[in-house]
Order: sequence, then structure tokens, then C-alpha cells
Amino acid sequence: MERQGNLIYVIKQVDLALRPRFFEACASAGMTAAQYTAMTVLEQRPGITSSELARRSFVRAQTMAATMDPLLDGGLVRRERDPLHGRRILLYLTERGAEVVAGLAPRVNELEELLVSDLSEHERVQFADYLRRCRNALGEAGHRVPATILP
Amino acid sequence: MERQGNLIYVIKQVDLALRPRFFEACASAGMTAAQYTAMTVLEQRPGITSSELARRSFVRAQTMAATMDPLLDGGLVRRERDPLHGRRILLYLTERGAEVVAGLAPRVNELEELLVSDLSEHERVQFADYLRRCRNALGEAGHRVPATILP
DNA sequence: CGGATATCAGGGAAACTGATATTA
DNA sequence: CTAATATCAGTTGCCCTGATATCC
Repeated sequence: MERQGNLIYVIKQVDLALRPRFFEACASAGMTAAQYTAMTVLEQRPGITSSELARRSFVRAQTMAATMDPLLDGGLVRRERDPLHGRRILLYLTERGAEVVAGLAPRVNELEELLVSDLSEHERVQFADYLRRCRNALGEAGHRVPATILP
Repeated sequence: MERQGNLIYVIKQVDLALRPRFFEACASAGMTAAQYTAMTVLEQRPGITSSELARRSFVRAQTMAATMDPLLDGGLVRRERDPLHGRRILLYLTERGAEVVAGLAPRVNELEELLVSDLSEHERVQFADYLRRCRNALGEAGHRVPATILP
């Protein structure tokens, strides 16, 4: 009886407490949180399509396309037609895009350090592992993301 | 080396993966996610003020007031002037409000069970503890109530 | 006075649904 | 034909800042 019952609520609280600081950091580099997040994924998976990027980010293709638009206009992300597939368009960070992401990393790391400041080294590793397993449990259970497991 | 580096990103992923299901459950009871969340807090802290509720939820007073409005109109939440303080207005769930929250609990518990379905009993306890400590680390570090400077 | 509460007004980031054309 | 991609258009939930009046 009496389950803990408020895990979802606490995750929401953490997200809300994180948000203004994360927004602020991203804004200092001239972009939004969604844009920065997408760029960090793009950095690790060059040549990914917008649809695949959307799937990994748990949003719709239209949402990701809208997120990308200002980055394309701003020259932070570059598009390239897939020579093997006439419909797909592949995405890459430009040099400037990579520089901006790298320039923002210290501030984001600082925020992340604050987030886990009360956890020991061992606990941080466990926490990251638990979070990934939770994400995968949700991702695998249909509702979205039919295929691949995320890194 | 290889920092973990993407903790914030994974939290965001979990939140995004959770959101559509959570929204769907709340909508089935005729309310939004923010409204349901606020009501669960109200259930555990009857007589709380809207401002204090906002503070605990990591949002502004205006945001919480806007969240409450439809609940007040719908008769799920009741307001009462604080007899000891002419400005404060205390909030309470109505009977109907309590019923709606109780009716939604099974679906929310089901979702939470899915979330932690890959964690052992011991790991779930640890996970909840880590999340709360992360939330507290962010909450204690100020950043809230910056109170803009300048005239 | 300063500090907290409540509330009006407006704005923005970021998700959603629906519809459509194209291509493997 | 079906599935996936890209994209146009509109909508919504929900957070924000700024300003103001009231109360201790």
C-alpha cells in the first residue's frame, strides 16, 4: 500500500528547476534549449536525418524541422541530399555550429555539476544508468519510437 | 575520461517520453498535466496558498494562478480567505476534486510502473532518492526570485 | 519603508494534430 | 499499395516578464 506515487512529479520538478538556467545558458549563445540539445545529438551523429533526430528526441518530425530552421538559416547546421535516397536529407554541424556547441559546453557542464552536486561519484554513475533505463523502458513500449535503442 | 555529459539531455528525453502518456491520462479526467500535478500537491497540503504552491512547483505565482483558474471554475478546488492574514487566500480540494484525483491515480501509477519497469525494487528506492536530492540541490541554489533590478 | 501576495496583460518556446507531396 | 520522409498550416499547454494594488 501507499506507493511512492510521485516519481513523475519529482522528475517534472527537476526539469522545471533546470529549465530557466538551461535556457539562460543557451540564450547566451544565441539559441534555444531545443536547438542546443538537437545540435549536441547532431555532433555525435553526423549525417542523421531530421526524422531520425526527431525520433531520438521523442518529438514529431515537424517539431524537429521547426527547431532546425533557424539553425540552417544561421549557418550552424548544413543540409545535404542523401545520394542513396532521393527523399532523405542529411544533417551536419558546420564548423561554426561545432564551435558554438563547444563554447557552450562549460556552462552546461557547470549546470550539470550543480544538479548532481549532492551525489557521490558512484551515485552519479548509478543515477545516469537508471535514467537511461527508464528512458529505454518508455521508448520500447511503443507509443513512439518503434526501432533502435538510444545511446 | 569521457564525462557523462548528457545527463540533462536524458532527463529531457524521459520527460518528453512521459509527457504524451501523462497528458493523455490527465485529459481522460478532463484536465491538463499541470492541473493534475497541482491537485496532487494540494491533496497533501490542504490550505496552502497559490504562491507557496507555485514555489514548490518551481513556477511563478502568475503561472500557478492561471493553472488554478479552471479548477476553481470547475469546482475541483475551493478558495478560502485566511482569517489570520488579510491578503492570503488558502486553497483546498473539494470532494469532487479529491474524487477526480483518486480516480486518476491508477492510470498514473500504471505509467510510473512502466517508467521504472526495468529497475529492481532496491534501485527504484535509490532512483527516487537521487531525484529528490538533485531537485533539492537546484532548489537551494537560489536562482528563483531574482527580482529584477533597476527602476 | 520593504517584502510577500494576488492579479491583469502580453509574449514566447516548444510541443501537438491534420494534410499533402514525394519516394523507396 | 504501404511506409517513411519532408513540409505547410494551425493549435495548445504552459512557462515567462512587466506592472499594479493590497496587506503585514
